[in-house]
Amino acid sequence: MTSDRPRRPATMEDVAIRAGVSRALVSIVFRDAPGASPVNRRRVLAAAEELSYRPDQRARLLGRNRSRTIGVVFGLHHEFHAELVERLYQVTQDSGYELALGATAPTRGERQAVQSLIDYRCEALILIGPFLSRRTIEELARELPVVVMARALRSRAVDVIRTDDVNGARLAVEHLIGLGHRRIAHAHGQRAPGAAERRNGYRAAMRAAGLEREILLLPGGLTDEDGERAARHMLSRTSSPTAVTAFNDQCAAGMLATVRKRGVGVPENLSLVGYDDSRIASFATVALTTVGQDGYALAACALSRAIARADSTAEPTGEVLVPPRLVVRQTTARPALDAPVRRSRRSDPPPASRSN
Amino acid sequence: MTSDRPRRPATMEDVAIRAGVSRALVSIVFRDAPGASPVNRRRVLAAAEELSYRPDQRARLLGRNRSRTIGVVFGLHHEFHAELVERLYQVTQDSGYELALGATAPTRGERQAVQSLIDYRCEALILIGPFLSRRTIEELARELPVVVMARALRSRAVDVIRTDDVNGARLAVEHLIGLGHRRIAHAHGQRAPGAAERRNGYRAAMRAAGLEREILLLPGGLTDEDGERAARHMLSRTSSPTAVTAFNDQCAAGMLATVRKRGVGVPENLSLVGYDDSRIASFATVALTTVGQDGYALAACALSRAIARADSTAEPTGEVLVPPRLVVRQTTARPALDAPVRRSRRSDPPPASRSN
DNA sequence: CTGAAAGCGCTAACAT
DNA sequence: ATGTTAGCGCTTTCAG
Repeated sequence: MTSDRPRRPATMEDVAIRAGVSRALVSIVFRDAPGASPVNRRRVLAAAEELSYRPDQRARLLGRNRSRTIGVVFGLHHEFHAELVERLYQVTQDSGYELALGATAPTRGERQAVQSLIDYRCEALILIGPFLSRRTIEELARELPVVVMARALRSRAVDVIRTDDVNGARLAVEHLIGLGHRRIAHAHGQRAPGAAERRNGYRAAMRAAGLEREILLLPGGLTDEDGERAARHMLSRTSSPTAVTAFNDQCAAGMLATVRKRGVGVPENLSLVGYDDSRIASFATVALTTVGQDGYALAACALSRAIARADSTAEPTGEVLVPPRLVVRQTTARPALDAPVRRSRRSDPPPASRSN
Repeated sequence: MTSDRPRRPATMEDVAIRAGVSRALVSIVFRDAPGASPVNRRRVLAAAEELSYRPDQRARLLGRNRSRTIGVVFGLHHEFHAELVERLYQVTQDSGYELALGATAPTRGERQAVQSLIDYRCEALILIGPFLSRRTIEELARELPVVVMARALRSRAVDVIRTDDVNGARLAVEHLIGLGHRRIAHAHGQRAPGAAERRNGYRAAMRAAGLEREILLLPGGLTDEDGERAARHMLSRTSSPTAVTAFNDQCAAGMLATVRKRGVGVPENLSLVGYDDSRIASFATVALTTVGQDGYALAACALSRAIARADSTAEPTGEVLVPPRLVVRQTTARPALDAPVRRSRRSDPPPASRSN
């Protein structure tokens, strides 16, 4: 029969009785606080084991009047958010803190997620790529420490941890220049978080290489449809670029599919660089050269800031920029032979000669 | 100064004092239990508002000695899990229950997720596509009600809610037959959850249409690489099928990219059906015809089972199958003219004539 | 090193 | 209709 189920979970008292000690002693053992003889410690642990006792978190948190819980607000459908959440779990491991997840989705707003987390009295909030207005975030920050990830936000009230997107875009451009490209366009992300930085990085890198006259901004976006549009826009021009850096992988994938369908070989006739190193980029049929973010570093930073501020009355330290890295796959190559002649200007010239 | 931050959250007592009533009264109002005059009710609400009071969930749960929380274990990186979680949030809305999320990832096992949820004393567990062994799940089910979603599991100890994959596969096949295809292959999912059912559905549908001799199983899998392989396998055969149903969208997308790269037009020369209606299927550059699962129905079912069993000592009702639906996009069409002549056998013939 | 006792912020009888 | 009084399961002093 299944009727052995509703047996109420063992309590600390049960364990104490079984071990023949006081409740306080059990508590001490489970917090592994000092003040319990090795013998008793073992005795307690054994009793707990037999009863398969597990301390009740709610009661714990209530009792010590600190929740030691960090709330994390993330977008359920964002691949990269998932990655960050995973990393956050990792770095939270032995921090003495717990993570509480508040998911966001088209049908579930950020405020809702935030509210439920606050109702559980988490001590700090990590907001991943929030769409909340700066004002709302600052209001929130007056109630509890707030750490914003993956979104630029100029505010002294919160910590901001994000990838150095200006540099990420630069990496992409420099990689292409290193291969010998000069006509390099950027399919930008409009008003998406990070888009402005990546656009600026692109421009800066082009200028730094003396290619300001080649700067070409294509209207892109976050989705593959946006990439499609950008590709059509590009192909309709009289002179196409030989390489494109896209706002993100999705957009790049859209471009990839579109140009290939029209007979433009990638990377033979066009080099393409994405951004994010998301799953789609590593698909064998896509194999996108892209710019990856260091999820682990971002998570470690964010958590340590959150904890620091929960533990003390520390103030926000401002913005932390984590460096991106270039992931070279198979959508970038040297430009076709009929590309404009390279002026010897770059300091790191492309490989001298290769029989392929 | 930010020093107005660490102000401890208002407690029920604070509200009571401010409203000039007893704590119990406040409690009554906030549980909206009967037994408070409209006047006092308003007074309390007003006081709470001014103090921006929010009841402490932990204390609430502890006090009523029921957590009214349902734990949900899901894979952070699974698109479809995210969809289900979102739907679960929706249907939980006014159920009087809360959801607690336990995420799973390569670096965070299911047992870990389950354990943390249990430590919060949630009253039931919804496991989305768990990889836990049947034995482990049954053990778990002796501690608290367990509902398994999106995985077949023959067990009287748990509720199982999943899509009727046999029928889903059948839908795909019948769609293709309706278009006039006869040489229909299936790129199967090996040992993945659901793969056996979809394979069987494919076989059954083929047999039912008198096409048992055309049954062709291609070795596929869950990833686009698997799809690539399946496509290569297919193209290397002397006579290729005119249509393929794939285990999932990923696999279908892999096939799509591969065959197109080799000059096979989709849907002109080959029709392709995916499974899951995941995001990739709706991309404009993919536009995959696919079989969709009814996330909302699955979620509603799962939640109601979980609550029913948490509320009473109800026993598991066994398996609930939710019907899938066909989503027709642009990777399926009538077979090329050189396809084998259709025998007039199907009851629903393809559209009589179309000038295209 | 151990045990008694007072909370933590709430719920839920039970009186009034 | 309102207030009183125990808990819920744990933490944390503070005496023994």
